[in-house]
Order: sequence, then structure tokens, then C-alpha cells
Amino acid sequence: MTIIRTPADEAEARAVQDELRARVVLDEPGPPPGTGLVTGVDVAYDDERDVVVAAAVVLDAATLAVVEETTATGRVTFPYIPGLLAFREIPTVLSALESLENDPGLVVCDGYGRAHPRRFGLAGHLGVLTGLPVLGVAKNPFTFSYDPPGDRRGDSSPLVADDGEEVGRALRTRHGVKPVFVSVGHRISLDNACAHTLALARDFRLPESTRRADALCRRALREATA
DNA sequence: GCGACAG
DNA sequence: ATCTTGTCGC
Repeated sequence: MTIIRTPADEAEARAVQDELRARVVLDEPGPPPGTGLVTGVDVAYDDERDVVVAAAVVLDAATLAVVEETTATGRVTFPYIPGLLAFREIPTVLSALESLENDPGLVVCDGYGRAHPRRFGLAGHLGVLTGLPVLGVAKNPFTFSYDPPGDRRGDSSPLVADDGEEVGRALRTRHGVKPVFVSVGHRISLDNACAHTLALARDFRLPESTRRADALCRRALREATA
């Protein structure tokens, strides 16, 4: 089991991000879309009862069929602070991933990777800690600006940082529906991350991996809380 | 100093 | 994230 120490405060958390960011690998294309396994991870909270449940759902990338599901329960160890989301989610997510029998393959998580104030969001953090290829798909653009992509499925527009770097992409996964926001976490290219997202979001706006993980951790939280 | 701000 | 019913539409 991987032991993760929770930072004592915001300053320490930011220092950890600055240190780990150097270990992100950005020059690998990543696995080809539609082959092998893809694992979605998500977390649900009950701050009142101080309970957090993470879910990991392994899918066959070609058929989107569920191959394996796991769940992990923990305590809330860090508050939600924009830019520091990873410290709140990662301990329990790691537990869920480690309890899988299958190799997770490509991991898809909620939130961002490169598209982060310090270029080190949840997806990058999870990638560095596990060594796995990881990409992030968020429902909101966080602090980055973008021009609306075209209306057709597959259309995209760059998410640009202040320094001009394309840190992610607004990607239209459904005709005329609000785009999702894709960014690279670890060991995958942005082009490939978008291709994977599109393949996974075959029937809905969000990738099947995150939809399944979201449903599972919510159900597990209800059952753990009831 | 104030507001914005992934989940 | 979470609090939450019905409702419009494919």
C-alpha cells in the first residue's frame, strides 16, 4: 500500500506540487484509443460524516464494457481548495486503484492535468504517483479562457494559459452540447487524450469511464452512510 | 484588498 | 462536491 502524507497547510501543498511537477512525462504519445483497458476514477464526499469514497471502474476500451469495479472508503483529510484538489482526492483514489486485479491501463479522472495554475492538477499528480498514463476531463474551464469550439462532435478549441501555452482543449463530444475540458496528466499527448475522450464519450457528453465511476462512488457512499 | 476558482 | 421534483425531449 502506498503511503501518502497529507500536507499540513496550503504552502506545503503547493511546495509538493512544485516538486512533483518535475516528474511529469509529457513526451510519450500514450496508448492508442480503442484498445486495451481504460480506468475511470471518481470520488464522492460526505463532509458531515467525514467520509469519502473513491471508485475505480475498468472498461474494455473497444466495447466500453465494464471489466472490473472497485471501491475504497476513507476519511476527509484535506479541504477543497481550488488548485489543491488532488490532495483531497488522491489518497482514497490510490487505495481504489491498488485494489484492482487488472492493470488499470490508461486512467481517466475528473479535473485537470496541465490545465492548472501551476501546471500540475489532479491528473498529473495521479500519474506521477502511479506511473500510469493519465488524462483529465473536467466539466468546467477553471481559470482558463477559450473560444467556443464548433458545434459538431469532435470540434475543439485550445485552452490557453497566460504565457500562450495550450494547456488543454475544450472538446465537443456531443452535437450542440457544452464541451468538456481535456488536458494531459502524464505519459500521453493532448491529441491522443482528446481522441480517447471522444471514443469514451460515444453516447454521452462525459466519458463512459467517469460516468461509471461517478455512479459507483455515489452508490457506495450512500450504502456506507446509510 | 477583492473576486474567481477543477471537485 | 452537495442540497433536490418535476419535466422537456429523444
